Amino acid sequence: MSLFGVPFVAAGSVGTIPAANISEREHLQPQLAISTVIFALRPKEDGKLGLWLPLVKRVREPFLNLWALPGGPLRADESLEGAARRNLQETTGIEPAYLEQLYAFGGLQRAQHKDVGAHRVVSIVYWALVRDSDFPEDFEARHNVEWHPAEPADGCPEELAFDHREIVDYALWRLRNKVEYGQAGYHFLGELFTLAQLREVHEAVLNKTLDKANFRRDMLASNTLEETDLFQSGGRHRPPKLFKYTGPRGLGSPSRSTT
Amino acid sequence: MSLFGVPFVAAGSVGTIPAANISEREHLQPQLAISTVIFALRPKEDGKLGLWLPLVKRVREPFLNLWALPGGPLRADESLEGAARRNLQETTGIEPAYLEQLYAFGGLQRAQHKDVGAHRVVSIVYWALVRDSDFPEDFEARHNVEWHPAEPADGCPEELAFDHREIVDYALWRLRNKVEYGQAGYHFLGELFTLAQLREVHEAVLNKTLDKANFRRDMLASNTLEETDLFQSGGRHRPPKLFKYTGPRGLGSPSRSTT
DNA sequence: TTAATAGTGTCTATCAGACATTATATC
DNA sequence: GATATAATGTCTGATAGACACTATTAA
Repeated sequence: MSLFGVPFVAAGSVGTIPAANISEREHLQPQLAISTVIFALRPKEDGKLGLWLPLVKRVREPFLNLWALPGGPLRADESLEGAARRNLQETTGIEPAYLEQLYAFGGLQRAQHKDVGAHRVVSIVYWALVRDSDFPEDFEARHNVEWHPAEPADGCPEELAFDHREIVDYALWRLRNKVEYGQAGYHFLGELFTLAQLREVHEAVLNKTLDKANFRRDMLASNTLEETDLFQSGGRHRPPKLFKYTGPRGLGSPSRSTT
Repeated sequence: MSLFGVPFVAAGSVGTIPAANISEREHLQPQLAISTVIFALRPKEDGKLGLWLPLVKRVREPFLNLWALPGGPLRADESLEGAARRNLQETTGIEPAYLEQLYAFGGLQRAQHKDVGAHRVVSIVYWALVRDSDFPEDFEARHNVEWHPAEPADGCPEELAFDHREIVDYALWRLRNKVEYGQAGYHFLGELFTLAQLREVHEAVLNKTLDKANFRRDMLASNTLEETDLFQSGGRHRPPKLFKYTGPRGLGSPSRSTT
């Protein structure tokens, strides 16, 4: 129940029900938890970049030993996004540059399991896009936290705890939409990047190859990139120019203070 | 606190905190409420169609006498969408044909008011698109429920209770996006409609005039409409053909069972 | 010089906005 | 026939996919 001295649980099952309340569980308000789908780009088996996510192994019933999204209860003194950030920090050490609300899941069937009674939990799910610099030094050493491909086709376990498979699929759909409309890809990159790097990100997320020349033309026409006078050297070829992203950042969500 | 025999509250303030828990309020999980932004098309002052929403007058502090979104607490035995539907039925009598989750609002500041202490509530907000047939016979006779233009520019009260003004603005933004991409307009119409009627809906939502011929061309090319062999007679002009919507309906949300 | 990738130019099919024209109903 | 709106046709500029071509670096 405790990892690195900090209590955590996977989304869909909060840790403790106050003893005084167990007998009246049916009449209580549902428990409220926050969890996060974290997307990162890493090389797949075939060497190409693909989408991966860190998952947490369940250490208690229900769904013991299955993989789950990192998550935990919302505290009284923190915002929804604040809870997502704190929980990510505690369970995975990640401090994402990009974090946005995905959806609130609260169906009656979602936490049911064959041999454990239903346990009503409403999860407000966030999604994050992270790059290597968002990870702590000791990430790979953490127990019960492991990388998994985002799609079963690439070797992700078919079965995740609770309804987390469906949540990840929905997050993938949202991610692809955002990238297609040019509002998300750069979050996987550092401040400076080449157009080839940005294209590789888009190709990995959309899972298809894009025309080099057309991609360049469209990105430059979008007015969201700014040319720098820096070049990336080191390759055995003409050094590419480095660009910055200058477009809008948080578009598509309500303001910070109310969420 | 009770309207038509059924207890209800406006989103952002649930009715009762169990007595045993008041002293430990700070340590409790935040209260969970559901509320709904209901959009309907009605003639504006200038005669043109515009967006309106039914609001509920606050009958208690905080925000006494201000207008608020209909809403109430989530019960233990109902889904999020189920709670939204029940609450709409109880407060306004409306049974919307279209209902979708909008966003979860849970910032710490959102319920604060000058002379009342903060009262932490997380609201999961739904939005509905309704037409005349979704309304009960007695709608206009209801106390404390009134129509308001969705935009302050059209005469909506500037100040709504809690953070509901911001919520409505976000719902408007989402609605315009959905209509622009052709996935929502038909929810304001009955099963059969003319292209002119569909165009009027789009014009009202987007608040701009659209070219008749281009609109027709684009809608027919979208493969989401089916021509019938029926015509609408009665006008003093050539009778227009009636169409049905046959495109996808619930696109863009996770499946029903988990929400 | 060669390999490798950066970066440019251009052809074409498709699409969106603007607007002219024809069709068919009621009065 | 007058009027009003339905329905069709067409011109034009912008955009997206395909792909050929030139540029510049390191080895």
